[in-house]
Amino acid sequence: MTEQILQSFDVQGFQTNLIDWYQANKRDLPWRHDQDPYKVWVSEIMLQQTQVATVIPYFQRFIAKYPTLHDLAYADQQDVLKTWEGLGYYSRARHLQNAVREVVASYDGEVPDDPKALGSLKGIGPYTKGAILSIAFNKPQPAVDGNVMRVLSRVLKIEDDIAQPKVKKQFEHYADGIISDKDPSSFNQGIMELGALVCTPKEPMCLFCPVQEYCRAFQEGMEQDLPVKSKAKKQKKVHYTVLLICNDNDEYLIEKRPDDGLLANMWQFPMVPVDEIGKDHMDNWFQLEYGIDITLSAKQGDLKHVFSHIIWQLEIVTATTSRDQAADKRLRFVSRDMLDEYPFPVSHQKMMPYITSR
DNA sequence: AACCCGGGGTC
DNA sequence: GACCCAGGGTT
Repeated sequence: MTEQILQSFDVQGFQTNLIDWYQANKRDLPWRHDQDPYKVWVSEIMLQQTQVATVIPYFQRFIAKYPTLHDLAYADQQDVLKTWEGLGYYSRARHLQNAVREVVASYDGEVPDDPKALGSLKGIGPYTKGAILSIAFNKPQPAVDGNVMRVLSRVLKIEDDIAQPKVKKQFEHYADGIISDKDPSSFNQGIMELGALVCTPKEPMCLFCPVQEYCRAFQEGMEQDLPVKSKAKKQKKVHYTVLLICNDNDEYLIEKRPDDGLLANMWQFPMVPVDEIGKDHMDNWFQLEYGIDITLSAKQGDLKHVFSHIIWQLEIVTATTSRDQAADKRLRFVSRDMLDEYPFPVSHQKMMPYITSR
């Protein structure tokens, strides 16, 4: 069945038009200045689920701080998370450093160009594997991301739901069938660039498309109806009271989150799950959980933070304590100035305006 | 295959 | 506020 789809498709013509268009129109992006496999790798991890415009400043700061694979391997994880702060999906940073250390330990510091070895590294899935192999090593491996699925669903008129895992595998098969052997790097980057600049989700600019003549969706006037994609389900709401607890030294209590799950190893102000606790017992519950006596002060406001699967409804409350030490290693009293040294998720960066000197 | 992981943008 | 974008890991 898949053979049918590529039958009578002019692979040669498509490749030529796409690659020529890419060479003439590619954006000057920081990770395109050389083919250093390490930099290609970092950029592809950052670009997962993240827009190019968002990634650019992060990539530049990251490479300035960790210019080589070894610099990253020997860095402190907290510093790496701090550099990643605000970019989201922090497991990407932890997996990347884990994988880089593996490359130093097992591959003499050289990024492997073998698909099996590369794909076994933490954080490198089918897409990133193909992207690194094609862009850094010029190997004809498919790299199918959302852009590529959108372009191919239109060009080849594929009406399957791209949200399904098995459908993504089908696209990898098609991509494998049409990728250029001569210039796989430009082909893969070209098809993604096309998806980003021309074959956009809404209102694609078909009149400027270099492969319009090969596009089956365009021929049938249905480019706006593809790809087919089922919708994600709604997020659950969770209520917390966030405590901004200040001691006599004008230090605030922060805690390091667990080393797995949501926002792993990031820091935050203590959060009380009010739905379970109830507001009345908050100070009691806090003493039990944290071993610290507090006096609740005043409500400062409400914040909402939206994740892909959760919505945090946050009530910000100030409190005081006479303590300046905590028994738990994940708890710390920190001065205002020192807060900047810790990696906080964006949700808790929103608290900073409520941090004031006494 | 279903679910868990952030953050940003547009309208 | 509703909607859209988008890979990898784990179970």
